[in-house]
Amino acid sequence: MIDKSYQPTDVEGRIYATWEQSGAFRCGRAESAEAAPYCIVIPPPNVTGSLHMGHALNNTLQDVLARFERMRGRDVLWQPGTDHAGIATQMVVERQLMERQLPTRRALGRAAFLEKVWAWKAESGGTIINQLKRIGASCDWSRERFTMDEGLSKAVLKVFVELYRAGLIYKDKRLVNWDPKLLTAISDLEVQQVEEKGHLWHFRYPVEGRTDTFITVATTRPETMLGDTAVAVHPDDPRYRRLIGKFAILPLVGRRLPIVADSYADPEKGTGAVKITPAHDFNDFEVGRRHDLPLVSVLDREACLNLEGNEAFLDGLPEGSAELSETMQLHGIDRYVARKQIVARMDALGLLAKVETQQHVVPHGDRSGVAIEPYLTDQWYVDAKKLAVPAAAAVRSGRTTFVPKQWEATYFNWMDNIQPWCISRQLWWGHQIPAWYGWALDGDQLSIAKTQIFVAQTEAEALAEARDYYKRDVVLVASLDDSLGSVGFGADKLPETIPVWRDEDVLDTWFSSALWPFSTLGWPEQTREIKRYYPTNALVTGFDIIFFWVARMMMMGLHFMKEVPFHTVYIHALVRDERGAKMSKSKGNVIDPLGLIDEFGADALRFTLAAMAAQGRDIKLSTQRVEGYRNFTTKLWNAARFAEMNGCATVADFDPKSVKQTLNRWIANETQKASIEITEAIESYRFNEAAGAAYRFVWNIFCDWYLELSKPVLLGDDNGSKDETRAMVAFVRDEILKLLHPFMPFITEELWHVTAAPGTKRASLLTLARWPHHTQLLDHASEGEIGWIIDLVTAIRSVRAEMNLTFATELVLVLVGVSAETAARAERWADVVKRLSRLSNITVSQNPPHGSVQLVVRGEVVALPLAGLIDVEAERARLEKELARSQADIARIDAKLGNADFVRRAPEEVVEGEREKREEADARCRKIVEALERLARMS
RNA sequence: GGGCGCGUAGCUCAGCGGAAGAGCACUACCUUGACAUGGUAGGGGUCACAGGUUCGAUCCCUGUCGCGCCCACCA
Repeated sequence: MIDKSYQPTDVEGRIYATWEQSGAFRCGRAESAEAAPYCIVIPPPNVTGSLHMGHALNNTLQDVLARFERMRGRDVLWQPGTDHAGIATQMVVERQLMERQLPTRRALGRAAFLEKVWAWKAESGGTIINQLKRIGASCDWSRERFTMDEGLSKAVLKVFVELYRAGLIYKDKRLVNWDPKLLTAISDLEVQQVEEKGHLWHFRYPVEGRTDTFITVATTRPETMLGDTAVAVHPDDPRYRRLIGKFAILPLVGRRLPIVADSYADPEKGTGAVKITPAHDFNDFEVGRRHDLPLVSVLDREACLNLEGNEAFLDGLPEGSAELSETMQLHGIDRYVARKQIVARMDALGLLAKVETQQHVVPHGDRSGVAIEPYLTDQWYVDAKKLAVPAAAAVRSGRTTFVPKQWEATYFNWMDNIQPWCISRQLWWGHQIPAWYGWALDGDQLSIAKTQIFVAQTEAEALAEARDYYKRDVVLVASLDDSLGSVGFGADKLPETIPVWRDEDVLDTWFSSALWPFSTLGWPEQTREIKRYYPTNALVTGFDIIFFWVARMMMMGLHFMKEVPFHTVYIHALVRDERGAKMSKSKGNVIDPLGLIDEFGADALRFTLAAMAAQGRDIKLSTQRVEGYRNFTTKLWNAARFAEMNGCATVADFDPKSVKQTLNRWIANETQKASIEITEAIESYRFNEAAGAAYRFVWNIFCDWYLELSKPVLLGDDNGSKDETRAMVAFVRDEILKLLHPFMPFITEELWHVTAAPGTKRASLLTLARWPHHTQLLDHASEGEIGWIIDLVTAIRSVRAEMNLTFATELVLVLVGVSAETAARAERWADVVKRLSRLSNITVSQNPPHGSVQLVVRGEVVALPLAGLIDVEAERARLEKELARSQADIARIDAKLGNADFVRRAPEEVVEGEREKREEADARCRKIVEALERLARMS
């Protein structure tokens, strides 16, 4: 017996456990060994993460695909796992140390800290996985991977070493986005532009050798002026042409700044003269290169002024000037404090020409939230420009397709303008870079000015390389600093053992994520999975990580596997709150998917997300919507109960083509139409259309009409018809459970089992491999009959409602001068029509009884005698209104058909369609006119 | 500055070249033997605006006005 109501919380955990235990999520099961493979790799959530609405959407859609393909008999691998999320995880653990008042990361040291992180991961890393299970994700958990697993780490090292050897990874000293809070470099993508109110200060720089001549520059960053090494003007700017080649004197410091001509200087901006600080601005860096300007870095890692002992800064400065020595007092001062003080001094010196207030965008670190600092350091880079060429080409040629297509433009825009990818991070949690250093040989000596790099997959190989290089034994030391003590620089001979140390930095998290589609399959081993599942079929992800992740997987996949990592990239929307705001913790508008699951069930949430996942539009999620789809699960549940209560049990080897009754042929036809619609929609990633088609079919066709129309048979005593109908009800119910299973796996699986024939057990829907298939449509003719019933019943109900005739009032239906076929239909369906429209009797007559309401149903008239109940005038008005509507239809169609161009140029079937419509409308008009005439006679 | 997208019923959104749709909300009626988490019927829209293409435009093109997002940009 099916329970009176469906309780998701009771069912979901139990069902999920049986799925997992049965091994049905696993790829390569014996029964699908011969089947075509289908593979999706999960976008690995951060180990630190907990499930948010974005995950819920992302994984629902993947699960729809995975279950759909599995049910179609394919060998599905949905590859799960998590990402180590370098910065995020390190921050979480550091915060935890602080909260528990434990020693800080630095105090612990690298090894001990990493132990803490691993311990933390062991403890809470499973949270997100368990949450994914709650929404029903059918991943092959036996293959769960973590980006810092041994296998994946091996892949990372191999990729690094190979790219290094191919010259596609290199170390370079250039400006990076430096996060002065986290003390690490970050990539361009991790920088968020934040609009801020700021100031534009106009400073007057004296021109050398000319008293009272100044060149005025504008800056938003006075504190970096100490690192100025030039002033640039546009070569064609008449205001400054005569100053080109002269020198300005940097106030507070006394440095001579060449005034250079460079088209970077924009005469429209600021004063048209721009101070050049190559060590603190990306554009200035380029200008500096063009004019061979020195790089003077005046900030330290923590963005404090760094002046004392700063050789680059001090080089060439006038000694002993009072101004300079006062400036030196600023050493060690934070950038923002220094800014104020420098402005104050410039003002005091009368060199502050003007201050403007303005909005400008300032780059911030997306994790730390502080303004990043362009900072001159040695970092590792990937030559993305080279790797991007095949990656862009693969999409241009269609080997990988984006859905929706417009994202390809975004992808190309990025790929075609790609910058070197900074991959080193000054963190501890991550893949430590497999590079070892020693002092370079300079003849027979070690040079303190240069290091030699040994890149290898293992320490042993790196040390062997070093031994080879030095022709001496080497010893591993902890750091560059440690190496200094053990080397006697300047000694005649090389030391007996040469110190070598490993790069302390780790790789950007996205470096390992970029390998995910093949590293998870076992690469670099040539595993069975690599051969079978790569390239994967679909990648389902959000647009926010097209650059971070998708683009880089394309680059790495093509380079190392010589093949695209996936054929289709489905880009889904962002889930917003019901007012359209981005959900964020700080705004407090986050809807917790687990809360919705608790309240409405996982199926309701999944169905909502799928139903709203229209391509190219964000999802504004409201609880009401979820509630609506929860009601849909209830409807489904009750329909199944109805079937059970009426003895509708699945008949083995039932063939829907064999049914005799019109109603059953009709629903077979409708089922077929629905399954085609749903299948095609999922195949083309139109999840919302698939969900909508399923919803309409189940509710508006199956429940509203088929079950209602089948009641007289099921309750009647014609056993032959009854058996056929019972079998058909059970068949359609089963088809529905299959069609809905990708969207609502729990309730469908539960119903699938509880509706099994008594004493039998059914195999899980998951592995059934019996997705409703498309044979030819079964029967078009049945629509004529069932459609007529539906129209008739609807028309009668309409009249009832209009006339305020409650259900208690039984009416008589009179068929007025109808065809023999219609009369026979009415005869066949008398029970149903009586039941659904609450009639006591159906009769046939050539004329409607006195005081009838006359209705035109599919070109024929039926009447409801309502003597005494109807107002003749009102009835006339009603009919005239209907007549007017039909006449308007005819007029509109005639206008079209009367247009020679339309008839000549519109497609045949469209013209034909219009003619048919005109026929129908005309017939309808005639019937209404007749009805009006009769009404007139009767009154 | 470059690019993408969106303005359709009160709300949230489908549709996107051949007679305006759904869910929710609203109104009226209904404890009819699956379901009140329900049933039946209904009200509600010059499909942002202006041009153009077309036999025909909510749908295609151009422009305007609103709104959102991405990329670039600390003069």
